[in-house]
Amino acid sequence: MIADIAMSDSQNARALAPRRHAEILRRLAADGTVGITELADFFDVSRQTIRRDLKLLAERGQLDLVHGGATLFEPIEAAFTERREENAGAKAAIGRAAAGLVRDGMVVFLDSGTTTLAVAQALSERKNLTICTTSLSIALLMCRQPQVRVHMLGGEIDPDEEAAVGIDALEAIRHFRVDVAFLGGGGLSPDGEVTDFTRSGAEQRSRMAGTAAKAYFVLDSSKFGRLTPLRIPRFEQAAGVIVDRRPPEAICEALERRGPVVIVAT
Amino acid sequence: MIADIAMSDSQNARALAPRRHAEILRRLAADGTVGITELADFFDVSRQTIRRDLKLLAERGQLDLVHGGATLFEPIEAAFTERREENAGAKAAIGRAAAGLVRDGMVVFLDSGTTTLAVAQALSERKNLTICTTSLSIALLMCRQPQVRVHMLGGEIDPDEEAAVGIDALEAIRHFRVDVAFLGGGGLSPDGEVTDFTRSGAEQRSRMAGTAAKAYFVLDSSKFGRLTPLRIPRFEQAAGVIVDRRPPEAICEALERRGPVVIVAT
DNA sequence: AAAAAATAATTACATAATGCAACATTAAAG
DNA sequence: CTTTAATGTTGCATTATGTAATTATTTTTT
Repeated sequence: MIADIAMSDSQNARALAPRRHAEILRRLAADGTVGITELADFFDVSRQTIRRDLKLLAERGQLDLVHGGATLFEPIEAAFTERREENAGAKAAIGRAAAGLVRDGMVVFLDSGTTTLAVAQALSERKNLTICTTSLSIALLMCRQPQVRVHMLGGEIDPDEEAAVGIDALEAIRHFRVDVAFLGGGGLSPDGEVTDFTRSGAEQRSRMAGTAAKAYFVLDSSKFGRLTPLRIPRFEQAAGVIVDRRPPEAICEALERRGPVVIVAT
Repeated sequence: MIADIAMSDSQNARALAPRRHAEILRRLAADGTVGITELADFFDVSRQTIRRDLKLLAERGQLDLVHGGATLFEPIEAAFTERREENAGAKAAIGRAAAGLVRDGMVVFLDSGTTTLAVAQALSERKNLTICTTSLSIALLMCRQPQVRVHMLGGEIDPDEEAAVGIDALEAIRHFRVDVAFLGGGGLSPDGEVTDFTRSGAEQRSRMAGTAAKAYFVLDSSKFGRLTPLRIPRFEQAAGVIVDRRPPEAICEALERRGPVVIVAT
């Protein structure tokens, strides 16, 4: 009887239906679509089983069935597909690198912007997160993930950002103890400073950089050397800057002289 | 017990029930699901024993049983998306009627819910509105409209409603001077009261009914006579109730005796 | 634009896994 | 010892999944 102990489970680990459902929804949030065949392969079950899963989830309104798979439920999709075109690969890479800095159970702040949206998507693998954001799209995406708590910082909505700005958001930031913050930016100036478009945006990011235990700016390479009007006060409080390729040497040096490290996503 | 010595790494061969329970709950918190077979293997007990454990924990409300295992407990109420399709025509009619009460330039509060979403859609003809809402979908929808300012009330997001709830939202309500509020509700009780699903929801709606110059509950006919657990305190502060067809006479009378008028959308 | 080919959905049924209940066995307690 | 609580076993009901034939749908080809 003692010998039994050494026996490890060989193939018995057939996935529980709710696990499949969670993973399907996670993939949907990350990719926007799922295919029946790819899911059947992944879970090592028949396509029929996946079809039954998808049908069930569709009846719950958690996705839309399409030929060969499923897509995000319509209202979310709008928020999702939009603006995803430019530099999508770079942003996805940055998202993955950012997600690598996050552990299960952390409190994460996500700024508005398409790059931070990519971070949100990459975070779908983490469990038990608390997400805190000013972005409507991010809040909507993340609140549909299982095991994620979402706090929306309120305030006036900037139609361009589709995110809360202004005094209310600024105040709301105070209430949170944030483990790690991912912030967007308008540009990365030649002398190694992250800059912004608006005064209130700059102030908001500055505060978050100061409040979070660790703050990172996420910037794709199109922002290198770009000049936007506002400096982000005390931006050097940030722990680092995450980019998709190494910025010009001059910028790197200037940046690291101020403090933040440069993290290049691959 | 020879086995005790042999297995120093994992639990002892026959873990006590409370240990199993603790471990089961720990795994649930970590993964969201547990499987009966994997637990039986891990503890080296029979499936039946695990089943009895899970049944006990389920009775205590600490998890939900599913085929083959258990998942995190989630109080069940029809998910937001599930309800979106139902009664679409009725909701559109209510939306038009509600929009008829709004003038250009007003400050409008929109509660979460599918019926209020219909109101939001109907409001697209009005100009220069200020919209104030707890609903992510409504905020996203309205901020894309020209000539509309949107204020999102922040707070923790309820995944079912996809809207902010809790203390932050409650506090944020104070800051606004609202001309007209459109509020949802869980049901319209036989004695002419609007009722709600949750305590915090009821409180939030009550406050808004008190704060707005005029407040209307929007209720489609599926809510007539439905009993949900929470009364909305001082709901008779509301100016009226907008419905898609006339409720039973008894309800109408009870309602109007309390104050609010009944508006039937066509 | 129509026909043909390929892919996917549906249906119906077979098989395997799980749930349940009754009873048997073991381990601890008095 | 006996008693009691917990766990294991067995047989059968139920549920989930797999398989295969059929029907739709999409895509490709002409």
